[in-house]
Amino acid sequence: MIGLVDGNNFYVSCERVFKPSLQGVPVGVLSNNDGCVIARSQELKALGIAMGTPAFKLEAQVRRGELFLLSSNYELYGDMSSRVLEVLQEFSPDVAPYSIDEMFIHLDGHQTNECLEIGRSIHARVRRYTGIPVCVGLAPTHTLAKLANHAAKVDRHHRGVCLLAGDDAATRGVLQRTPVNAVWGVGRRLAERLAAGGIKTAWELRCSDIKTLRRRFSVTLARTAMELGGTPCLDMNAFDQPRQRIMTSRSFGRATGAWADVQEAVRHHAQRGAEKLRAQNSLARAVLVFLNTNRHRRDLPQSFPHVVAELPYPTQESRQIIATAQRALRQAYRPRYRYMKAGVMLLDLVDAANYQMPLLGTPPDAAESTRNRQLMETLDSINRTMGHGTIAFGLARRQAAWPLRCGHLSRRYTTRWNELLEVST
DNA sequence: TCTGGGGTCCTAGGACCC
DNA sequence: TCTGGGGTCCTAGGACCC
Repeated sequence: MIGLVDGNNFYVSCERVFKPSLQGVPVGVLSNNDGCVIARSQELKALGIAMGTPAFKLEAQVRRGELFLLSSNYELYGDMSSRVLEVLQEFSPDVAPYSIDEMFIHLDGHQTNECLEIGRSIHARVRRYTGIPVCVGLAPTHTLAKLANHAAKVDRHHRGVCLLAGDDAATRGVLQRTPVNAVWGVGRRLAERLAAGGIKTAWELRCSDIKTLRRRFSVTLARTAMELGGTPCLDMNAFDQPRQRIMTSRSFGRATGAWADVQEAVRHHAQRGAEKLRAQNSLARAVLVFLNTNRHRRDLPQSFPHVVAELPYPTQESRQIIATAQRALRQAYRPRYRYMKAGVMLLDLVDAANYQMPLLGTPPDAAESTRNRQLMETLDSINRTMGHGTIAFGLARRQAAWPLRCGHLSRRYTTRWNELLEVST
C-alpha cells in the first residue's frame, strides 16, 4: 500500500505554526519578488482569490485589513518539510519526498485495515509533532493515492484520511465523483481533449480502453488509466533520483540593463547551481545562461536570449562554473534591453562517483583536483552551518537591482539563532 | 509601477547510418 | 498506380507536476 501525505495549504500552515494570530483569517503567501499568490489559506480561497493573482491587485484589501499577504520564506518551509519527513520515517523506512509538501510513504506487509490505522496515526502525529495539518491518501498505486488524498482534502467525512482499495464500491464512488482534471497527470489541455471524447470523470478514464488511449493520446495517459484501475505502472524509485539538470534563476527586484547587475546575478546563480550540483554529487558538462525582458511590458523591446557554453571538463567546482557562465553571458547580453530575469542552468549532468575523467584533454591534475574539492567542501560546510551565502565568490554592490523584493518576510524561526521566536511573560 | 521558480517525460521530425 | 526498410541520435516543443 502506498500513502501520500500532503500538507494542507503548506506554506500558510508553516507561517501559522509560529504566528497563531494568522489562524482563521485569510492568508496568502507570495511568490519570490512578492509577485503573485502561490499559497492560500482556506479563508482566502473562500474569498474567491485565485492561485497566481498578482499581489498588486490585492493591495486595497490588504490595506483595509481584509487579508494578509506574506513573502515566501523557503528556508522555513524547507526545514518544516524535513521535520514532517522525520515523523514519517517513524512509520516506514521507505519514504520518498515528492515535493516540499508531499511525500510518498510505502507501507508493505500490512493488511488494509492496519494501513488505515497507520494513516490515522500519521495524520495525528505529524500535526502534534510539527504543528502542520496534513491529509493522507492510501491506495495500491501512486495515482490512486494522489486521488485518495484529494478526496481526503475535499470531503470532510474522511476526517483527513482516505483509503481507496482499488476495486470496491467506495473506490468506484470516489472515482465517479472526481472530475478527470483532478487526476494526477491530467492537466487542462488533456481534460479538454478528453471531454470532447466524452470522458469527464476519473471513473470514465479508468474504464476507457487502454490501447485506444495509447493511440489517441499517449503512453503516459494509458499508464494513468491503468494506475486508476489499481495496476502499478510508475517506478517506485523514480522519485529520489538525482536531477538531470539544475536551474537557478530569479526575477530582478526592478528591470535593469546594467551589465554590473546581470553579471552579479549570473555569478550568484552559477554559485547556487554549483552548490546544488555538489549536494547531489553530480558533475556538469555544460552551462546555459539566459536573460528575459519583461513580457508584460509590450511597450518595451523584448529579448529572450540563451547561450550554452561547454565546461572545459565535467566539474562541480564553483569557479569553473562561474567563469563559463560569465563567458556565456557576455554572448547573450545586449546593453539596449532592460532585463527582468536572469538564470543559469547546469546541463548534461553525470554522477561524480562513477565518472572516469578522460585521459586526454584538460582536466586538472590530481593534486589540484584534491585542493579544489577540499575548498568546495569547506565552503559548503560553512554555508550549511552558518546559513546560505555566508561566504561566496564576489561581493554584491549595495543598490544592486537584482536582489528580491520581499516586504513581508517572516523570521526563519527554526534555522537561525538570531531569529528565534521570543516569548515574554 | 507591479504577474514565480523550479522540474519531468513524451512525441514528432530531421539528420544521418547501413 | 505503388516511393526500401530498417535503425539511432538530437532537438524543439508541448504537456504535465508542485
